[in-house]
Amino acid sequence: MISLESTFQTLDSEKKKRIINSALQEFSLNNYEKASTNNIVKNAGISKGSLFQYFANKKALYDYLETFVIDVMLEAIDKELTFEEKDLFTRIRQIALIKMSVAVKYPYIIPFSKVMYERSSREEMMKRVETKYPRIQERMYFHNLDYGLFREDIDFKKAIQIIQWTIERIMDDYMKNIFATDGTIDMEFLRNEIDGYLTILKKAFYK
Amino acid sequence: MISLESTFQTLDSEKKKRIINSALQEFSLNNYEKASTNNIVKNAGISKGSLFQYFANKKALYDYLETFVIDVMLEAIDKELTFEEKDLFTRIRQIALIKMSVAVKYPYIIPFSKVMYERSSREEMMKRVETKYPRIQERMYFHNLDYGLFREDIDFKKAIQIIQWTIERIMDDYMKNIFATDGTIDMEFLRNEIDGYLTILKKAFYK
Amino acid sequence: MISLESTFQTLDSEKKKRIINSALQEFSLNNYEKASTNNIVKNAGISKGSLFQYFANKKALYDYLETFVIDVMLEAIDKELTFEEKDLFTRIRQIALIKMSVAVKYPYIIPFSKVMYERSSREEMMKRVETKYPRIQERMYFHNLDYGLFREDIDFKKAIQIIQWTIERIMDDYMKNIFATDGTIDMEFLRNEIDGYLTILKKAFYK
Amino acid sequence: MISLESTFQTLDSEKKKRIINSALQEFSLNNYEKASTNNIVKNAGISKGSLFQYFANKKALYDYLETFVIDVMLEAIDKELTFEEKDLFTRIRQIALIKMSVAVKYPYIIPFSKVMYERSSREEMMKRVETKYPRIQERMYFHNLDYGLFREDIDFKKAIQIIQWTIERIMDDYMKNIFATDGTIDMEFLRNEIDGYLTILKKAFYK
DNA sequence: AATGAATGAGTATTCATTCAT
DNA sequence: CATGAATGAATACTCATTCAT
Repeated sequence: MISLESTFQTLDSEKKKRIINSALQEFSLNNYEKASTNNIVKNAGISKGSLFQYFANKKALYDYLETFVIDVMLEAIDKELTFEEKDLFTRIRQIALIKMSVAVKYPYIIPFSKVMYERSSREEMMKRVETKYPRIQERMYFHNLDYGLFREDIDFKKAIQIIQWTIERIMDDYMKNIFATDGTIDMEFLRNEIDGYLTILKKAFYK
Repeated sequence: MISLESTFQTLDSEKKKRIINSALQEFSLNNYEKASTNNIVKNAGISKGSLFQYFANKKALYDYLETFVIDVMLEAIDKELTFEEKDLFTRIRQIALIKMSVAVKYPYIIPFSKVMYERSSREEMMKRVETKYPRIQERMYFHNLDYGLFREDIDFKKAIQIIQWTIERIMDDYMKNIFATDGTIDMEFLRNEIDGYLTILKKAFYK
Repeated sequence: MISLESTFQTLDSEKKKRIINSALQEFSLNNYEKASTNNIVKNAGISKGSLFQYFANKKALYDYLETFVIDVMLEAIDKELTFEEKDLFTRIRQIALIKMSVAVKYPYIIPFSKVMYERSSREEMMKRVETKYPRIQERMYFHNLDYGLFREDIDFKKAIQIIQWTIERIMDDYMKNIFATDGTIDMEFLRNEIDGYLTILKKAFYK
Repeated sequence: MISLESTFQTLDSEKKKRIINSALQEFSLNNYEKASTNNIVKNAGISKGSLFQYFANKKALYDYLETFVIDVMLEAIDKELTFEEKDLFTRIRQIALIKMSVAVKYPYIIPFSKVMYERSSREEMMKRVETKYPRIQERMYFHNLDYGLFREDIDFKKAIQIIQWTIERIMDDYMKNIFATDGTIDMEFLRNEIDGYLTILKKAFYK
């Protein structure tokens, strides 16, 4: 297998998961420079030397996580999203819940994503995503969706922005809360929270 | 009230300003852990020992800045906000523009605020604000406002959240862009951007 | 005699040569502590584990090289030196040129020798040489030589030292220069350089 | 006092000497890359942080030592050398003994000099010396010396080389021996050793 | 009150050596 | 016999904080 992280990829999946989660956590709680590789190896239960055999240096580890997070998120969306719903709100709800289901396996994937979008610009990340998953944005937010349901007196591009920003904010705040209390993700609660806001926005933006 | 930073408060105001600006800058460009007290004293033109005589430690300096930033912001709002507008959208627009006008005077106050809201949770910060400026949130977003203009089928508390989140997001993204390109704040542009979204939300939420 | 590096000696000679050359180069370009076993196995095209199966540790590999280098040098001298010259200066000149001809074949043997003489003391190395090649020093510098040609008022043991030190210094400086410029050995030039100094010393020390 | 090593220069001289000797020793016994700043601070009895407050990094410390060694040596020569002796052998003997007397205060200054001449080329070092101490080489080896004492059939430039190389070799070998046995410098013995060889060379090269 | 030298635990990274496969 | 992943002590260097002056 040809890969820049070959030694890492040959590890058994449980160990890989431990390392990924430990690193996601450290890079989420601290910023890049302050994130401690010492903490990462300690929490992952591996030796100092091993980490640097898997990844040439801290930057290479961070870069791997960026790619990993994009892949894991978009592959989940690709696989689980039906693209059959014609209603934007249902579509956005589905996407949000798929993201949260990934977060159950990799709890720090959501806060890490935030950090990642802070470091690189959002535009830069979008480019990376589009290169690997062509037209994914368009497929997610436009393919087979009926925008005729929107009120004609409303700029629906701005409306979509508002809907997305609202969902992102709900999830960010929820995840921040989760880690503050060290609780587990309550999908039931989150679904209700999301539905509460989507109901309002649907009433407001649809005819 | 006897301040914990008494020695600092007795300094002549020019020196205080130098120290505050130097620290705001350092904590904005780098995050808390990475911010260097060496850089702060160098840019402020004071000695290492002095800084630690004014503030017990890095954390105390940072905490002082948090309080300072909240005070400067809320005092500007208190002074400049008329509380006579009955329309929520106009009120929120006014608040946003007051914040931006402060940012014109203290450019690093906005990026610092972001860092500050990342570190503590938003709820925690709200509590601090309320303790010092009682009922300020209520006065800003409820006092003398006519909520009868809202559609009856819409939960107006959630609606307010959506409006606030939208404005915050616009401002955050704009400021991130400003400091990435090192440009100056274009109030005209920002006002248009804000108005564009407020127009939609007003149409959507009002009868 | 049963070698401590038995496993290594059973290797086919081409592989042995690859390993020796890789190690000579690494130990010449970097000094002992800084020399990287990683580089050695990479350039030799063998695995990490293999090297430590052939040699107990880095030190054992280095010690083997010392012995190897002494053997290659002295066997060349044994084979090519006639011992028929009665004149010390001619003898010393012959020895120097034989050493340089070996260096043409194994370029890293000369810089390695220098490193080797820096680490152990010259006396220590002499002892090792004498143990394996008994009386070689005496044969090289006394056997069948006519010391009656020396002026009587001169301590000829000290005189020999001066001659040897001079030749060594010429060769050391020349090789340092060669590897600094990555040029090839110019035997013609070297021979002239050596002859220039030997001429003076001969005039000075002989009757 | 304006100096790149200002903090270091303000130290009391005993502490400076401890640090210099510790560093000279470490850089002499190990090569640059392997020389351990940990060992240097341990042997000097200072803290890790202090060393890096005195010198920006390992390289700056090493560079300081180079300059220091040149200065200390040449200033001793400048001060103690009479330049009145017309005899080259006496002159060279004086210089060697001055160097050794400096070595009594800074024992590792001689082996450090060797390392230093290995790293930079001899030509490069000569240029540095000449820039700071103009015509020092010429003054040491030519000013007020009577080369008419040399035999006319001998190239006296080569002769001087031989004399210098001989003295250097005696001193190098002696210092290597000293540090191997951790003894103190026996000036009496050294003087005899040097005189033994100078006597021969004088007989050999003079009319 | 003001200074800045001293401290030492902390940082990322390297590398000879081991050992299970 | 051959492999190369795992180890952890060692490396140079940083930096918030202390404290004698």
